[in-house]
Amino acid sequence: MPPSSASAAFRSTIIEVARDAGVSKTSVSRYLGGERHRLSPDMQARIATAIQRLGYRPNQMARGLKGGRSKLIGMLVADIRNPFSVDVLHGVEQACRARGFSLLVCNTDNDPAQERDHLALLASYRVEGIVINAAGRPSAELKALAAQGTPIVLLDRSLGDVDADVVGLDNASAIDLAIEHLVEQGYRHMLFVSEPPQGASSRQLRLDRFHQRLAQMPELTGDATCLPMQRDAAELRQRLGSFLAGEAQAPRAILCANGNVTLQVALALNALHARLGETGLLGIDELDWCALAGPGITTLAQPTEAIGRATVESLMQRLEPMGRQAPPRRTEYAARLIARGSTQR
Amino acid sequence: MPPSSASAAFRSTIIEVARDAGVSKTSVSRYLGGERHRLSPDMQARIATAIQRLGYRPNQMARGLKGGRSKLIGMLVADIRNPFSVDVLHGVEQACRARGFSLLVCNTDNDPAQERDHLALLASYRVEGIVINAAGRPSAELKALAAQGTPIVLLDRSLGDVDADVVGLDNASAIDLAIEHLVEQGYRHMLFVSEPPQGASSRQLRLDRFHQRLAQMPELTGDATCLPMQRDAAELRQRLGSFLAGEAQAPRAILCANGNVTLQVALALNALHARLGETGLLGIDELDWCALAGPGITTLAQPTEAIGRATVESLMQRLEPMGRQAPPRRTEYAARLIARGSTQR
DNA sequence: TTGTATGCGTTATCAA
DNA sequence: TTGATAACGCATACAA
Repeated sequence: MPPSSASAAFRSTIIEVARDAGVSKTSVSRYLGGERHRLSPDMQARIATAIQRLGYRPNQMARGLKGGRSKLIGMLVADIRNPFSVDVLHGVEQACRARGFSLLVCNTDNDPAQERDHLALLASYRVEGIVINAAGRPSAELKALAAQGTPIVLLDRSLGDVDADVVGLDNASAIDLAIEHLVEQGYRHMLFVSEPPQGASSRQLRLDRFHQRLAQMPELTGDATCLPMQRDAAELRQRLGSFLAGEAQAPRAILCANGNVTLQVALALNALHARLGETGLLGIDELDWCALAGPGITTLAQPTEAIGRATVESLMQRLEPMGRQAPPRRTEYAARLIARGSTQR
Repeated sequence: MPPSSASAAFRSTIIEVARDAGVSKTSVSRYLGGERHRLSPDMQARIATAIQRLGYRPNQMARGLKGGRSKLIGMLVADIRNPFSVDVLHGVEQACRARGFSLLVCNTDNDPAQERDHLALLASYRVEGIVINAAGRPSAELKALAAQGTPIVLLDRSLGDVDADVVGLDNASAIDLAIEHLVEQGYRHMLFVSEPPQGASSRQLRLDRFHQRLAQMPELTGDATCLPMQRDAAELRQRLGSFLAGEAQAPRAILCANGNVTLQVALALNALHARLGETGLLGIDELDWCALAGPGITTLAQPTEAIGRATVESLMQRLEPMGRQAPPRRTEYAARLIARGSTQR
């Protein structure tokens, strides 16, 4: 009879199973460790029954303590409320599961302090590898982890000083694709809106590339602006208002650096009663409501699940003894254009 | 010098710190366990230096194994891609942090099999409590956990057979509020759209209440339909099409059981070229793009962060020896109406 | 104020 | 085919 009458959390141990089955704990351990073929059928049956009866679950703490293989992967997400992050997280989780690993997810809210704490937590649980969507500059904890040899894969954002694989979007090509589409559709005056880079390499890369391309194309004029979103939208609205009211004659378009920006810009344009299409709008990151806003918002979709899977792929290679020393590798994916009414004049 | 030359993940232990500092491991243990006041300043300094130098981190596995207090809370989320879930998760995480607990998040994708696996995982890590946004019927694992005395709090969805606190929306009142608003706005013929309840109590409660209210109000006519979303939208579009084309003369409105439904319905209405407002639309769950779709979509917002915090509150009480035996408690929050153009005729 | 010894639940190394 | 026993890293009762 199971100890269901216990009022405090109580769980049976391998010893109790052994006693209940009338065998040694070594045998029970073997049974659990995939060495059943070395046990007599009779013993197997007795152990199975005992495990069932006691509702026994091996204690991972003890397991991890002994062997060192925790079968755990840690993941740090900069912003769990960002749909892009969640989609990638989903891919990472699936891939981990498929490889027999469990994923410990930590949200850092783009806060370096939380990032440090969570990193310490993951380290203390002896995760075998870490996927990190970094917030800001690399912390001492991260460097220590890397120095100790814990495999690390950087997601979306690379980190100076840290020698690790990076998986993410081909940011330069994405910007090229966006500008190319906008030009094709006849827009000639562009505003790039981003959140402040603050060490997020993908943001910086997109911003840089925008400036670079603009300089290369004399037929275009444009500007870029970096504003913290989330805040009161007044500043953004004002900035967009002056862009729309500017003296330039050319058709105008706004390029949003990520999904969060796209949302805020769309809200601001809505408040300004701008007509999408007449004012071009293209956002990086596909969002599930993009078809709903006005004539639909044109986006550059990232292959989120693929990115997630590739991340785990990289990590798994580093887990192998041979993959350990390989030089850092970048894996970049192309964005896919989803054209909608917001870039249709 | 730190062992940064090690190629494999290597971490120092308390023994190495003790040796390096020239003290016993007990002293190091005390230093870490918040008993520094009992150590001589000199020894404190030596230990601190050694810890620093070796980059030492206590092994939580060993700690958990010894004391039993893992300082870990586990959370099962039925659908990590649902914004409502993520918002609540965010609240739960904050509250846990504030109490000195870390949160282990597991996504179950509404799949009972994954739920079982993750539950087993959490149990094996000896989490001190579990927050669960259940997928389907209670599994044997969950019952076992509950029977063993692990405090459990149910989020949004209650579970037959499981004696646990439940925190969530006051579903009946929410439906009442929705219907009341629609009636006030002049709508008389209503369609309630939901995903199949399949054991999700909140879905069932909303559906039941809708039927009940409709029966009480002779001036109203209406119907309810349960469809799996995510699928191809054809079925939903067809269902909505026939609702819109029905012979009833009265103004029509659609009531969506949750955010996911709202999205799919909005997409379908868009495809059908229905004009929002003329066709009323009200959705449970506030979404960040609701202001953007046509004239804006009216919603019933759930106090997500409050729900998250209350959940942890309940859990913490159960963690106390005295709170252990208290009878199960329900905590229900009222929804807040956010009126927009979609319910403006 | 400091140190020694024991045990947490498991796996691995022996020996039988 | 099976079992006794020694670690794993830490906290704690006990001793000094």
